[in-house]
Amino acid sequence: MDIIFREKLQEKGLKVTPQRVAIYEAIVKLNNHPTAENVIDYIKENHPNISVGTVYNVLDSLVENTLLKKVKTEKDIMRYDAILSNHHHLYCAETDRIEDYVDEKLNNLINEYFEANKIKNFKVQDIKLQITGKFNNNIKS
Amino acid sequence: MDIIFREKLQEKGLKVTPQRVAIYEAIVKLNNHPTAENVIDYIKENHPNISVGTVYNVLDSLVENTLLKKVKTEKDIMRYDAILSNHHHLYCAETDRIEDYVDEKLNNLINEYFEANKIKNFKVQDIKLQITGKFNNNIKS
DNA sequence: TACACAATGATAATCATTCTTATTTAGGAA
DNA sequence: TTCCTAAATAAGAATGATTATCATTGTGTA
Ligand SMILES: [Mn+2]
Ligand SMILES: [Mn+2]
Ligand SMILES: [Zn+2]
Ligand SMILES: [Zn+2]
Repeated sequence: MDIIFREKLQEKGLKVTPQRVAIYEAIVKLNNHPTAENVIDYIKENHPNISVGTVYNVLDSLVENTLLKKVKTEKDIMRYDAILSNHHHLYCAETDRIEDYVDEKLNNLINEYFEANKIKNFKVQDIKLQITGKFNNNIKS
Repeated sequence: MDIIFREKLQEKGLKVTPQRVAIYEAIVKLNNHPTAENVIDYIKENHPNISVGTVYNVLDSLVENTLLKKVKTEKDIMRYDAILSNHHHLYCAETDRIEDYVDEKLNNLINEYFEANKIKNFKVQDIKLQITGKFNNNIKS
């Protein structure tokens, strides 16, 4: 499971620390784009002495090394995503609810489009759709 | 020019104040997705007594009334956009540079796609592409 | 096992944003 | 035009997510 994560840390030249492992596991387990605070709350049970600054530092360095991604919302709080495969987000500004939107056909459509229509003076690294609107239910699909 | 803006304020039931006009004009003139601080700095010259809280309040209420839009970036600072027509953004995370990306053909493609492929349990209000990458020059096109 | 340096914990500082409250003002009514 | 009142603003304090500082600890390596 997280043997892979440990290996990735080593590849990137980052030391394997219990904090890094715990934080990464928290993001994976929490699963719905948690905030730093969500991570801290979750980790505190098994890891009561973790420091707030450490959580922010670890999150930053994992993003920096592409082991996590940032997820931006309307709110003044950053959220994080352990799913690195190309996917998009459904977002409701009223409730700040986020759900993943995976659609390989759409990804292909967009990739083909930009293959045929290059953007001048810009090298694309990542294209992500922010789909804003309203959910019709309260149940996580 | 901003006669239209004054009319829009009235339509929405918002009073036409010098602050609101100045802030809106600043966003339009600054033109590249300014922050609240950019707006304050710009306005201070002609309007030295404007209050920081007022700028945030006005920006919020203009967004609320769809006279402006928020633009999210990797950074912990909100930016604002006076261009309401459907367009996307080229964004470089390293330099925090943003440029508009207008592409009607792409908009049609995406609209058609979601027309044919409805998202279950979600009513789409807005779809925006966040195109992350690197600019090849320093000149504003 | 020892060492060097990266990482962490504790805590203070930062700073974009929000809140509070007294004062001012836009705009409708008289 | 003048009055009135709710809405808006100015000033400054407070908030809270994030960042910085620095002494201590721990990982990976020799
Ligand atoms: Mn912030
Ligand atoms: Mn904040
Ligand atoms: Zn996601
Ligand atoms: Zn724009």
